[in-house]
Amino acid sequence: MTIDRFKPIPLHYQITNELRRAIKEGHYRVGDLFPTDKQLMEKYGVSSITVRRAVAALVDEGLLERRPGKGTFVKRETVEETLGKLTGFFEEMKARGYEPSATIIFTGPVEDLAKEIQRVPGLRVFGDAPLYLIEKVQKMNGQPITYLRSYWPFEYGSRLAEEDLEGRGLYELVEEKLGLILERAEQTISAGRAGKKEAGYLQVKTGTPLLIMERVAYAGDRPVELSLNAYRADRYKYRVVLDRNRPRPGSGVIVE
Amino acid sequence: MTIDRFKPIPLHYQITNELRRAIKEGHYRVGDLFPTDKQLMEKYGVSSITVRRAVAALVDEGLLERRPGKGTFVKRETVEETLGKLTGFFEEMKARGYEPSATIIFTGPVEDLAKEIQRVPGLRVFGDAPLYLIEKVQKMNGQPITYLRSYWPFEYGSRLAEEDLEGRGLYELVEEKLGLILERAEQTISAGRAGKKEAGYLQVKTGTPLLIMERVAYAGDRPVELSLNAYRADRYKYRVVLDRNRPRPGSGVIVE
DNA sequence: AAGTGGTCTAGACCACTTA
DNA sequence: AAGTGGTCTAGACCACTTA
Repeated sequence: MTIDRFKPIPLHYQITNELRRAIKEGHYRVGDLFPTDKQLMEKYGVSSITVRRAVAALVDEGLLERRPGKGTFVKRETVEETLGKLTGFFEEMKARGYEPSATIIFTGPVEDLAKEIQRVPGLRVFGDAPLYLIEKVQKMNGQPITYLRSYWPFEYGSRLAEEDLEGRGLYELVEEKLGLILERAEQTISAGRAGKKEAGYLQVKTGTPLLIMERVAYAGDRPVELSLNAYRADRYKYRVVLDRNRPRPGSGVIVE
Repeated sequence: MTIDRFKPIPLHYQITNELRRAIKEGHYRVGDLFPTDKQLMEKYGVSSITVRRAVAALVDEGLLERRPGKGTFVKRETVEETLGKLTGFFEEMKARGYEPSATIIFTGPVEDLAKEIQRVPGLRVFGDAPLYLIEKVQKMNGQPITYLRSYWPFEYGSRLAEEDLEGRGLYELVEEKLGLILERAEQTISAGRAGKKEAGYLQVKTGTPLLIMERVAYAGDRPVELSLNAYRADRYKYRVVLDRNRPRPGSGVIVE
């Protein structure tokens, strides 16, 4: 459970993971003084540079903050930081202090896979495995924000459908009930207009411009969800920060 | 010019900047073996850990790549990396191997600032300084992709307007002619539909959905450009990668 | 066998903060 | 004066690559 000097995993890396776990489990409160470098050196029996490296990784992730002369502190993650990470709609709304909810429209297996792939070419990432569709409208303080079509491998999707999808976020349930950890996602942002169906769900006029996001979420290297989100563009925008030297994940894509 | 042990700037930081400059100036070719850690230790008269730290920063920026047992190499930046950074349309298209061009629609001072701010509230970042507008259509291989309205403080804008804005990118010209370095930008992505004017410039029907980006670019802490881009959503999408642990700059924004 | 980058130690000195 | 994190040294051992 703790640090093993004979594992072929670098000590600084083992310590980073150990400390991250402790923070996430709530062993330290936000704003608390974190153990000093010296205490960590003694606790793990390693040198100062190894501790520094382990702690630096968590500073980078936004979990800790160092103040020279004062100490290391557990940081309150800013809304910015929370949202730059891979999060679901429910987490995102809660982080902003809004009340998320959802209305289920449909849950069930995808009957005609070939036809569905024609409409949503991105579904190819799943190969020819059977799929399960969860379709819902997500709301903020009772106002519809986005119409979501979320495709999962059949087993995952059908198990999710048994849960409280109107009161809880998909991604929370995935972790809690399926034990999957979504590590990474790729997201494409585009624009479209509301058809009759979308217009009804989102309470806008037909033809209203919508912000369209297609997201593929991965657990390890395996794709586990493809979702299509249609956001009301009058209520939701997407923000990106760009840096001259540091490569960032956002970029335009030419549609061939 | 080189490293100064008596400056209050950390050695690793001085070395990082020195090496970055050398790479950018083309002292090493892509794929070339970069000096080994040992050579750098001797050259700068510092210890291994200081060299490692300096080199690690450039690995992080995507300029170098380390292969244990082999050496450090100058990396060809991938299209992904180039585009995650703050780049203009011309650089972006060139990085993808397309031929960018532009048609100027209008250049001139903003006459009625108060009125313009009412239409584009983002312009408030400039306070009440006089502004200059550059309006153009940007093309890829001759095809219109985006209609751009780019606002600059008067002096910068008027100087840019004297340059070859149809054959070169704004951001290149800014660096070359104005000596400004754009370090950071904040960008908001939304959806809209083509009015008569946009429809004409982009050769689409009125009402076609467009991807709308509003960007504020900064040199140091000073905002120097606010641009409004309307992209043809059938030809251009925006892509973002999200990570579970690492905060990334992309995030949704609720419109109040 | 010699060279590479990756990890790690045990310590030093520094500026800064707190008491 | 004692404690904090930030920087840096001089070296060791490791796995891996190349010859």
